[in-house]
Amino acid sequence: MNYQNFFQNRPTTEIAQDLLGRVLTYQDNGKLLGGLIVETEAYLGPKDYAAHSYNGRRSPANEGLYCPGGYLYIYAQRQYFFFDIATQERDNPEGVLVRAIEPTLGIETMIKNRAGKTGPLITNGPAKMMQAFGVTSRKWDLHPINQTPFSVDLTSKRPIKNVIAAPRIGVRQDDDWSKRLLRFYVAGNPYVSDMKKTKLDKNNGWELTKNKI
DNA sequence: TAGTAGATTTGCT
DNA sequence: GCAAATCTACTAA
Repeated sequence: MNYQNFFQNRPTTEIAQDLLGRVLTYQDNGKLLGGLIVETEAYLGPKDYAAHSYNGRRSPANEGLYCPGGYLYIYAQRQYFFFDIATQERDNPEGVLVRAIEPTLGIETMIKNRAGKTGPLITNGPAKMMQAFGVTSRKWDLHPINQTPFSVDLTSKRPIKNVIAAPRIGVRQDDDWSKRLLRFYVAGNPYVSDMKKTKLDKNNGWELTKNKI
């Protein structure tokens, strides 16, 4: 399995769900930062009203979506950044947004990058995750992921008890597309954005297994 | 816990 | 100029 196979030849919604429970890492000056992906969103090209590529919109700002599967699409909004991975073949502008991870590597460094914030506040949102990694530019936009400090473990995956499909967050809520269930997350995991304390799962939503990743 | 307001950058119209 | 795939702080109950 390589990145191109993983991010092509199947529906983007399936890819988004398959990313849950995998490890996303970022190499920063010899330190390895990262964690388990717990929340993703799918954006489905020209017909998706909430996608940047809606109606075939194309510009230097969203060129990343038009790249082949496995390329990065880094988007800046206000002072924040988003981390997307393009899916499908070139010129088919679909992609997956990684919204949240459960930190497992380099936690101390990520806390520093987040100005001392701890627990779920480190990475329970797209911009927070990028801050925790220390990413403050679009430097890796349009690059294949294997040529960047980012990497996703495609060989193993932590079993999840329940995956929830829900409407996407932060998009206009005035049309049918905004209500479609294109956001996927690990049920009960505290690092999922906007997760309620009362709905937390004892084991963070992971299947109980002998071998921890 | 839910709801609201303000911050502040990028790129398109 | 304006809107945007957000975050934080503050308020009330």
